[in-house]
Amino acid sequence: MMNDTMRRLPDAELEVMQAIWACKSPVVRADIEEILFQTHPMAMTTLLTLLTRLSEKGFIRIEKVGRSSRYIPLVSQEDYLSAQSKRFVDKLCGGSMSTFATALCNSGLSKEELAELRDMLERGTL
Amino acid sequence: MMNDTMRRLPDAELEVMQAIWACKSPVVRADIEEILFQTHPMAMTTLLTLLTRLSEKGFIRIEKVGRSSRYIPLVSQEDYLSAQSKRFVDKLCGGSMSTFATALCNSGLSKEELAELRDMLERGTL
DNA sequence: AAGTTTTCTCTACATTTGTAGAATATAGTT
DNA sequence: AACTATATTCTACAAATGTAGAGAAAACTT
Repeated sequence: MMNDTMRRLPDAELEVMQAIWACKSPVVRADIEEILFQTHPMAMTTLLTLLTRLSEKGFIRIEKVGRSSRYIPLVSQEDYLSAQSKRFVDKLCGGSMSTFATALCNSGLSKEELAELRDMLERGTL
Repeated sequence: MMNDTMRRLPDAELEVMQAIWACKSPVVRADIEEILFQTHPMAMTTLLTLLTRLSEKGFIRIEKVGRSSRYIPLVSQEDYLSAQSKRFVDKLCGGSMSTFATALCNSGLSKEELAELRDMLERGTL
């Protein structure tokens, strides 16, 4: 699944990508703005810069339709999150499940949330 | 536990920090080099720059003893990993345990590793 | 004490990231 | 066709990051 070659996006680009993922593809700038600006206001040109960078990195494709553009995700949220999860376990926890588990238990997530996670892992691994 | 205010370290600084965590405090440069250079060779001055930056960020304290220095971690690996775990769930998974669980199940971690994680979460949440 | 070695600090520089104004192009209007 | 509104691309710049040479300070040698 090419997890190894998927680079980690910088924070600003990730937020744009998340807004794109939250929409039905193909996405137009207005859709992205609506979601993104609630949490992270920025100049329109800033957003366009970030979109250009995302396309340079292969995360989206930009399709021109007259004066405006459509933005099509080329990397799914699922694939990105899977790759980053692996990265977290490998790079931060040194591949150790017990280190990872300890970190999660002390992360401030509630007992309910951790139990939920555990149950879903159970279902996913059967 | 002040998770929110703990910044994420850039990759190079994190690798140095991990080498420090892997040693008994207080740590000297030679200890760090021995661990770090196996995986990430760099000039000695590069390492020293990274150590200075880590101290500016409050991750370590540098104690001078004549011509050499001792490096004392001020942030434990446990605290750092906990904070980053929380950050991962919140920022990347939008706080959703099911999103997180799905990501883990598709991350390329083996069934055995996932089962191990599940068991340790069980123990940790009891 | 002068020279040599070791260890650190200062300075430097390319790349990446976060941000946005200026310039350009396209479409709608009159 | 000229004017205006709008969306995009170009250019720009500060801050952060990855990397390392040049210079300074401390200790060891003789």
